[in-house]
Amino acid sequence: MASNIPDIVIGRLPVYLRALTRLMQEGQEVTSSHELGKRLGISSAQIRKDLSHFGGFGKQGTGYQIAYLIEQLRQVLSVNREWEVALVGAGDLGSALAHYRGFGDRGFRIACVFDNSPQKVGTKVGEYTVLPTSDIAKVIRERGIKIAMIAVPAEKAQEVANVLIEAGIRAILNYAPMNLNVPAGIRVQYIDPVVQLQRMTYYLT
Amino acid sequence: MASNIPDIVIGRLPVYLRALTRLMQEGQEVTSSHELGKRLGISSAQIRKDLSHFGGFGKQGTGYQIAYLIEQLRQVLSVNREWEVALVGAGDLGSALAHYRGFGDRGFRIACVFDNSPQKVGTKVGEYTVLPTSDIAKVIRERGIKIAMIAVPAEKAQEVANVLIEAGIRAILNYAPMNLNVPAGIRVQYIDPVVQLQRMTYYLT
DNA sequence: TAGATTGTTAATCGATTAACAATC
DNA sequence: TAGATTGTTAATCGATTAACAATC
Repeated sequence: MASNIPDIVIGRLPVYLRALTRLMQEGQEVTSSHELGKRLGISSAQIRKDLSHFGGFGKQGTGYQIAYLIEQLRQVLSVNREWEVALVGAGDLGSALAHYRGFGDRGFRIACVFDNSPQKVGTKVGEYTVLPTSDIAKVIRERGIKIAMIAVPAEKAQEVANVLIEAGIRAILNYAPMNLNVPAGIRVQYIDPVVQLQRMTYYLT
Repeated sequence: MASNIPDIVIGRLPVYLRALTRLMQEGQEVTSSHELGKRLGISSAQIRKDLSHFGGFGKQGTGYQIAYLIEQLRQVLSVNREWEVALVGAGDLGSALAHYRGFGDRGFRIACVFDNSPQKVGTKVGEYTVLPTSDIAKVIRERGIKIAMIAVPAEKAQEVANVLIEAGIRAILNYAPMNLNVPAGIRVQYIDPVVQLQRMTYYLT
């Protein structure tokens, strides 16, 4: 059931969800496209348009019931469940990710941590015992894991991605500072702080 | 000299730069918009169009001299120099950032690390002695730092941003999972792994 | 020369915004 | 009722792509 909703719209939904969750934490129960837009620096028309792709979640004259809208967005994004995530790389960054408490209440749980260093395999990183990278295929297949995060050096990232995809991974969050080549149908997102910094320095002169 | 070059173009330049640097590391000296596009999953026309905003960097029939194009892009993005970056937050993530070796050769250097925890202030994180957050304004002003990374809990992020901006920071890379309210003219980029993961789960069903 | 690839123009495609009837 | 805000349509705006002359 291929949908024809623009990816750029999908990309904004998690941001809406995050802002709505924050509003709820602040004790608010109802909001409007105008208020949300002001918070996010987005036009209210865009927010209404984006949401309207998935249904009418608001009421004229009133706005949006925050709890209800959160529920609906979680459903649209399929994060009204818990996804197991495989983490490859237990260096500084991988370790920080393994300790991060912010995944749980937003739909994700790190299920296993891999590293290829003999010094690290078998040790504990947070609550996880580090597994050897040679176990990647087996573990991911057995547990049916579909999402992975790559936190290894750039030179190893493509190789790791290949193994992950072969094992059934369908979405990758890549922290290594390089582009991955993946088959059609595999989703990849990138996190590279330097890319984001360089995007800002252009304006600083 | 306000330029009218679309921000979306600026956003792609660091990605081009990263791929070109990789190509150079692989020993290649010349590339084409077609080759680069194939690597990045972008059309060759888009790459040529993007680059043409800043000048003619290639040669018909030949393509682009990689070393030269890298040099030009670094100049366009103002990363042909070293920017000092202030890091606020010395938890797991802040610590991983402080240890990260990947900033130096791409135009950035962490100059100072702040945290508000008395347990951390005065200790070493990597090569940095953690400074109290009460010193933020003073240090940033004295050293003329223009860029900061925020790696504190969401509840503290806005407050930290306010202090940073007041002290003269003009670009913020925010790792806290929340939107910041900043005055016009201040650039903000966000890194929230959960937002990126949620963007992919939409397609996994 | 023949083949390749750029830089650029014009056409196409898609996303954002403005506006407003519907209605709470 | 009067005021507010949605969902949606049509208009505008901007970005991407196709195509090709120029030229290495």
